[in-house]
Amino acid sequence: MAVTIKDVSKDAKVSIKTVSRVINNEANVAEETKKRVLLSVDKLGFRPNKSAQSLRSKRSFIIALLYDNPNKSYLADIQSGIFKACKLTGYNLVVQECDYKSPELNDTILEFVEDLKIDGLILTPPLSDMDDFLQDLDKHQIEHAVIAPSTKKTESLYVSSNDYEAAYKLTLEIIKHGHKDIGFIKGHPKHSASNLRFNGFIDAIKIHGFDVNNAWIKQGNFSFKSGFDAGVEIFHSDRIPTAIFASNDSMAAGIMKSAHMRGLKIPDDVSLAGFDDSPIADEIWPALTTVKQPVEKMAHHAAKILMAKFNGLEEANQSKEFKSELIIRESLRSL
Amino acid sequence: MAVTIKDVSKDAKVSIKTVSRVINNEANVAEETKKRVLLSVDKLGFRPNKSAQSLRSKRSFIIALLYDNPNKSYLADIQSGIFKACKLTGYNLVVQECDYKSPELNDTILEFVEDLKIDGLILTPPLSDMDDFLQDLDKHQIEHAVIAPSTKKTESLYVSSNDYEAAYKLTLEIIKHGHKDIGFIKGHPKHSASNLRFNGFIDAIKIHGFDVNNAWIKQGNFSFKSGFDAGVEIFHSDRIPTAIFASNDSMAAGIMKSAHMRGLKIPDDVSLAGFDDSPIADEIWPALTTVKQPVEKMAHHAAKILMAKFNGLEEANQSKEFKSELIIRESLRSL
DNA sequence: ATGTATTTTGACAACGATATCAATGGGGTA
DNA sequence: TACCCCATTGATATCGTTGTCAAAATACAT
Repeated sequence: MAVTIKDVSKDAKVSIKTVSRVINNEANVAEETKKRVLLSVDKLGFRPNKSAQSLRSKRSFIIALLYDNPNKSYLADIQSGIFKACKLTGYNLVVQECDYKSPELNDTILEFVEDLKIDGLILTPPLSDMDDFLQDLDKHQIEHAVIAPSTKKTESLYVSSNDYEAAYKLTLEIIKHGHKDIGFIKGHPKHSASNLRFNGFIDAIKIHGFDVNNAWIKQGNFSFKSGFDAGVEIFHSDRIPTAIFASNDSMAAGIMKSAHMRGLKIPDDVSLAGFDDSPIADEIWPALTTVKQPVEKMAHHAAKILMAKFNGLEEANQSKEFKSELIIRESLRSL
Repeated sequence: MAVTIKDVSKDAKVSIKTVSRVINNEANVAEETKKRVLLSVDKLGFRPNKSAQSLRSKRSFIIALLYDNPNKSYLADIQSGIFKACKLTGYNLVVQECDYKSPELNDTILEFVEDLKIDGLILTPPLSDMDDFLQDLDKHQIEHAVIAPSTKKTESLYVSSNDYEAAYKLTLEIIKHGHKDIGFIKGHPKHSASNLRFNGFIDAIKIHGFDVNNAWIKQGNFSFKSGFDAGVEIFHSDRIPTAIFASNDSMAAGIMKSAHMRGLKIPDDVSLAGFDDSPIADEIWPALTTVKQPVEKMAHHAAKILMAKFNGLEEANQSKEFKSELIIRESLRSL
């Protein structure tokens, strides 16, 4: 049988309540008693029964990751970052795929949280921007941290990256390489990053007084196929840009493929830039110029501050914006 | 406050125990009482408290996915398949990253299972082949299903794919295209699939009486980089093969890149085939000839039979081998 | 009508922790 | 010395289920 508090209390010759105090790090336990208890805990290999703790205290030491149909490598990175943070604190991680379009989303998640006594949630785009959902969480006092929200309306903890600034800088870099005719492929309309990246691009273009040719601005949705389709359209028009900036690497890869199929060479005929530094960026040829975001670190931080918050620790409320890094590779050439 | 069994029992004018019987679908409840109870459950919106259930009955309605450093898209597919199965049965899914080389692996997992009262585990390669770990699970009576084990020594539930057969067929297809000089890049030595795929390749080569040139057989580890390195070596030798079969798509992409950098054209100078039909297969150019495995379906099935098993359902013990599908794309040409 | 087997039901203990609140004891103050 | 205060400790109730076991109701055979 498993070791219980009772066993420990007998061994240490104290009441079970005192043992409970010690393992929960409560105040007002004499230093000596504490030592004695910890000794017994160690000696007997006691680990508290989580179900019992959960039943009585309504916390589970579980946090949940909510996501909807993300890029696979993005998800893996996020999850890994969160998991590592959990490992450090002894929390566990449950995952929940959602449909952000479902009218029952809110109810489903509320039930889920209530049933499992989930201590906190971590949301990824596009859930990060669903304001009514976030408000519902606030209303029900469900702790949560959001990854990459576009606005910071709610009280939510968050981590974000400087998408606007990075897109601005990357665009400047493209311009510095001598390009004036630049196309842009927008991301998924519901993802916060899409607008930030687009605005960064536009502002950099405008500050140089260049024209924005609307035929070269295409709506994508972050998928390879949407990039491919955009590429096909652009490359079939009478005049093609000298460079294209796609809001993420998958779409850039799509464009690259459409270029190859059209007999256009990258970067000789068209320069190309992506965003995210996903694995594919370095696995296609030529390798993509892109922006690297510390996704795993961001997720790690999100989990850390979330757990710090409901443990009443100092580090809580340390929402943070992470810096991205420009990565120049072969797909961008100087004119 | 939440609705409890007690509330339901009052409303339905039966004892608490009878309500418990109904919600657990136990035998020996009169049809009429059952109806009345269900009506009250519905009316009050009763959902059992999982912590209490778990405390008393030592099950959690949670299963766990164990993985170690897998390909990201593979992980996402597996996870998605499992999640969907969980959704159907009302189970929840927690994820656990492991280090298969860690000497504490067994203890860590046993503690994890015991603490959370995990009902069952799903293992992915290379954990699927760690016999002593599997035996430990058996010994502790921890239910589990393994994905893609190489041998079926233990009693474990499993799902697998016909890696050997698929590799054999793909090799035949390459041969049918007129190739005799064929290179092969092996996968991660600890992954079961590696040997199966290699054996399929070798046997198909031998049955045609072709030579195996050991200079063209390289050890990889399923990573892009290992494929790239293998490609560099092969393309720098005096004689290069007319086709290369890489045990997975990432490595094939690595080879493709090394070919491009060496000025070799695919498929004009070298034909190429991969395995897995991961997203990259269709996103690089030219697109990869490969083998598609129904990874998500496999994972779904694994989760399904696992849950069926500890619920004592008929469908349990339906371990299954899934068929893969040859996908011929541009990277393979006829000589 | 009686006795027996079977189905249906309920009272109460138990799971293993935390919460409440009162008891204990040592130190300081008047 | 008497009194109070506060830190420390413990007895007991409690969380919301399921398990045990016996009682009650019903069916069946004689």
